[in-house]
Amino acid sequence: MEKKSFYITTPIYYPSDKLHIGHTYCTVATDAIARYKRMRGYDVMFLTGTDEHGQKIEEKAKEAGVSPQAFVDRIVTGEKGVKDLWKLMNISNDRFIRTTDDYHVASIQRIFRRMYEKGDIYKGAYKGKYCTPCESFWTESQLVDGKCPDCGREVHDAEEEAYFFRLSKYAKPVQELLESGTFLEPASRVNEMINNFIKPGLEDLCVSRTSFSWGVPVDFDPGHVVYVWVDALSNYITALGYLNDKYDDYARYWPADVHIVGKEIVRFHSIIWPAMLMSLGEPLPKKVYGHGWLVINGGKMSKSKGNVVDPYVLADMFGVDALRFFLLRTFPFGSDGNFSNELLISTINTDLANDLGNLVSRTTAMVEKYFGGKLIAEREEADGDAELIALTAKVRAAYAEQMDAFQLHLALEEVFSLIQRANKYIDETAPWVLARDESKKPRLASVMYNLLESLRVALVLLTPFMPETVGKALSQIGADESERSWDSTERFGVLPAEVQVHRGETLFPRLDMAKALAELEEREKAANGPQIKVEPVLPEVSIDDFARSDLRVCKVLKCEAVKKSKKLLRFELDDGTGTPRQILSGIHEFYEPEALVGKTVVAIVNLPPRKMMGLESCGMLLSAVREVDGKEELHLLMLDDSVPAGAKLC
RNA sequence: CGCGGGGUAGAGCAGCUGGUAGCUCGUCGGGCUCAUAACCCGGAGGUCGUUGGUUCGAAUCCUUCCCCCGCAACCA
Repeated sequence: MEKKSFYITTPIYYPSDKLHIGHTYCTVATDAIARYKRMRGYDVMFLTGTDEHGQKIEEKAKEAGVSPQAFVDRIVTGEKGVKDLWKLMNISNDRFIRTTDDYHVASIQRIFRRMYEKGDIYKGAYKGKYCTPCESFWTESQLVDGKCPDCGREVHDAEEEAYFFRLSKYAKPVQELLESGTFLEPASRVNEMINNFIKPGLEDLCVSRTSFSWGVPVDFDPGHVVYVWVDALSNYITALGYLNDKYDDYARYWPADVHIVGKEIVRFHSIIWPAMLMSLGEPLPKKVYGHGWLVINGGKMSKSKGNVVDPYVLADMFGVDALRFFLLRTFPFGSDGNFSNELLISTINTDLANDLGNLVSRTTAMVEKYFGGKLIAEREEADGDAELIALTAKVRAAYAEQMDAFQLHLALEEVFSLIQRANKYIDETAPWVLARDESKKPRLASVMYNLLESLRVALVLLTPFMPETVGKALSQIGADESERSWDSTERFGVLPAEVQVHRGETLFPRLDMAKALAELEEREKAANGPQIKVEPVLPEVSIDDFARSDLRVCKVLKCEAVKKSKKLLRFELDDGTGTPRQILSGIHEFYEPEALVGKTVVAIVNLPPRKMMGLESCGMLLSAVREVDGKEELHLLMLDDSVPAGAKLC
């Protein structure tokens, strides 16, 4: 029998900055669902990725002085980048799409063309407020006091040629889709969409831009790049091979079973995306699930507030599984949750250390102490047992129901009700009393076995959330591979009668709140400290290669800013030849020209002359450069003033 | 009147197809001693943001106002 497929996606994240705990939350949740579905026997495709085009990245790259591709490469594949983070968090995605991937770019051009040929994309004019110095378009609502939000200067009406998608044409079917049932969840988001966007009337959507170039070019109209919507949303199908040869899974996985998205992009996924698919004549995803946000002290997490939580620090300190668990156990998946370090620590202590970890520990300890680690086969059932066994079955069913509804926190609550009941069962049966009487050994064995079995079921249910640690715990209670499957939890009494336990390391050490908070603060400080990037050492060159560069000591005779240039300074230098040498150097952000006159500097003087801003630069001044926190730091090389002009460096 | 969410014990939340409030943490007291000073039982603590109303009866329905948060064409 062919397995039923299950296609689940996260949003593709925008790599203009390092990802934070919010992105981690979303991806971890999606991962837990994907792992659960795999456990249930589905043929799962789990996709995540990055949305790498757009003006903001183009600008950021420019600021950093690198190409947009180099910029996103660093954030996505670089050290502690997006891919590293998902590896660290043990994310089990089957595929990772980057919108800069060749196959995606090619698909987007075909998709764009297809919609154009159908008449759903047409050429029009994008009207807005334009700030000439910033070369930026703004909408009326983005303006601050009617001025450019970036520079505060006057803006004026302007328009640029652009392509539009006939979103308005699909308003009705989209509304019907939203109202028809379970397409968009939680249901509360449906009203928000209809009241906010459908009712006021859907306007056609601008889907191309000419004001920046970092994007997928419209192949039949040079100068235009595809604007975010078509590029980003389509990732869900291009990653399956839609209109490309890279993959061939479209028939197998599309339509998606669920797109997990943050609440702020629900609009795009529940309105624009279905409309696009309608235009393409493709099936619609079965569900869009808009999860809530992690907020801090009731407010949004943001760079400017300086309250962005770094998942690396938390995972390092508390462990990946503990962090995954905390995120999914504590916050209702559909609504916002208030994140705090105190809550994190207390959740780890209460649920993981005290309840779960300690239950594993006390159970295995007793089997070792009373039975030398291996249970005897004799049994003696008693009244209290049935309740625990019944609860195990009930929890398993309730868990499945909650997981299928993506109510991850409720599913975990079910599991912990079983763990708590098992702890209580120990108190009720008082094994340490039974152990004193040799004739009660069979009864004691029953108690231990029931504990191990409840624990086994609970652990299997926790596997999607904490794959690593749960594996260790299952080994401790003596469960082999076949006793860790979903199907194996259907029956109580799967472990061998003479099961062998292996008491091991403490799974979740209890944390001292005050100490942990202090250490966390320290680590956060360290992590946020200056990130100094050291340039890698270049490959070897010969002494002759080096000797071809003519480095000379020069005295600064004159130095002034170049008109109309932000960065350039014009130098007149005494290079010892008697003829002043003119060099332009882009260091105005670091030095004021007056401060440099009379200084002793070093220049390479045998470079070919080069024109900059209409002036000729004969050589280049040497500076010491490094990168701190992604920002360039520059020190012009200056020598002791006793060093004479014209001296050659060798 | 732009839209949406929320205001319930010290903290974080559930309850909201109406019947005098629950959960977790914390706190106080007790039990147990297998276990990661963990586990089990019990107590204290709330006029359910505010005003008026519907009803035999409202945290739960309608209304007034106040406060917090988010969204308002690319921050999960």
